[in-house]
Amino acid sequence: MADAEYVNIWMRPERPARGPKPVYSRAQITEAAIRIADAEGLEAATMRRIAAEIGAGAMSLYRYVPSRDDLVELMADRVMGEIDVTGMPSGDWRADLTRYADGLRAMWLRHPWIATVQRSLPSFGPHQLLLIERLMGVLDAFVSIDENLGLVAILAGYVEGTVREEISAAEEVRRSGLSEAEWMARSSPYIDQVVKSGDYPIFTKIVIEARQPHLSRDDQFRHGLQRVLDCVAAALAGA
Amino acid sequence: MADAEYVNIWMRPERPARGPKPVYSRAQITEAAIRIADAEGLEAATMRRIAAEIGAGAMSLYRYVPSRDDLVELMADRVMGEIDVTGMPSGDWRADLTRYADGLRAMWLRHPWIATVQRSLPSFGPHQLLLIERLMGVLDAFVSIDENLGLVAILAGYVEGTVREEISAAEEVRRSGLSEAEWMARSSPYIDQVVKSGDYPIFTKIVIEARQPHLSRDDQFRHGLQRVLDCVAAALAGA
DNA sequence: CCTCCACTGGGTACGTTGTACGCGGTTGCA
DNA sequence: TGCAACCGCGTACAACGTACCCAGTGGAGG
Repeated sequence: MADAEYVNIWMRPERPARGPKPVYSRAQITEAAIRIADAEGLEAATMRRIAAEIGAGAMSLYRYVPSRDDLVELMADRVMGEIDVTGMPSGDWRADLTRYADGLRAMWLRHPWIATVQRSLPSFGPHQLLLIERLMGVLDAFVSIDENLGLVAILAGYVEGTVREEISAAEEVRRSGLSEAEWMARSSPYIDQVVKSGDYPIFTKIVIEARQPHLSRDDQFRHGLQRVLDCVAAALAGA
Repeated sequence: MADAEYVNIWMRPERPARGPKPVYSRAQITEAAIRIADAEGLEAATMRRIAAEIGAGAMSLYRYVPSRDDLVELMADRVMGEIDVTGMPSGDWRADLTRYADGLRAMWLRHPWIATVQRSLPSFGPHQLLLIERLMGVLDAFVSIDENLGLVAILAGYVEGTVREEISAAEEVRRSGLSEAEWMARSSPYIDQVVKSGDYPIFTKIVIEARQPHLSRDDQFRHGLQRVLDCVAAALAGA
């Protein structure tokens, strides 16, 4: 029981004191893994593949990262850092929350594999800590911590829910390996069958709506976001 | 190009015409897989393990299910069916949405592995179709399809977001294989270190809040849900 | 009635995964 | 000048999903 076994990645120092200079780095490995996951999905980012990407042997990665799960944690925190929250809170909470929501959505669209990570524990990496600090700071002056957590949950839930939907079709196409046209041709028979059965009138309305040109994704998102922010405003006024 | 290769599980018939009576069934296999996943996590529900659970050989499962991914789809749709939406819409939209939210949350708590599924495509199994039909029916008379989808996204996003948080700690404990007390002892040093650094005052407030006894999870959930429903009410009034 | 073959359960085997272990070389401190 | 701590990485292994093949089985056509 002398030396602690680290439970948490963030407590494990990257570099020890003595010995030869490491050739690679956690950041470099994480970057390579993200690059692969962006292009071919998280399941393509295997240890061997990542190692090959940076020109290392497979087992070399384990000098930098305790396990693949931990590496995924590093990846997740790394992309969290892409969300720009500098200067928050600015005093204009509506602008701040809008900027956060846009940034979160853009990040998810850049890194769709994030949807499949969402592991149980939040893990509180440095980027995520900063994000929490700034984001929760936006409403901190107006409401209690409990209330704040609830409102942020609604906001984040909305963004993640809608962006998941945006991602889904594209990811399914990529997974199947088919072209988009082929995939559409393959999957529509089932939808058609459901629609033709006549048992699902509302679902049918959704399908029809989805198949004709409508508002751009961005506009749809913005519209729903305004609803959520109105909800926040109501909560602030009530408090 | 004569016979179609099915893209979708739901288009593939379970039983062919001739030959000996199958000993097992899709439902039985799905049930066993859910049982294992509930107790030991989705990653424990391997094909061999599931087969052993029902007393079959590993490869026998493939007579019923084309692949493990498809089986997971079956599992997901099966647990969707646990959400009781009979008699919706009842005319009282607030009661309906509350019942749905409670049911969804309870289902997630029973089957925490659902958080790690959330695959890209919704897949539209029979239970999910029914759920969509009933749930979207609740607000169908009051708002447009677009508006309805947006409001439901907010609701579902809130439920999934908060329940994910509820699940996370428990799942992490299970994954680590440690007892809860051991796990707390292992992970708190990191949190303490973050708090003691003094760089994260708001995060510190969250930790303090979380560590003292507070409202029950249920009450917290209900409270936030009321906020979301108020938001829906505002949208209905504005339309 | 027999014959046929589409079906059954399941054993064996292969490719791929994460990663434990150990090697020989390199570096900073005593 | 050692020596212990570190490096990159080759080998090896267990567990995974699943392709392939087999011997049996039972309903349909004669």
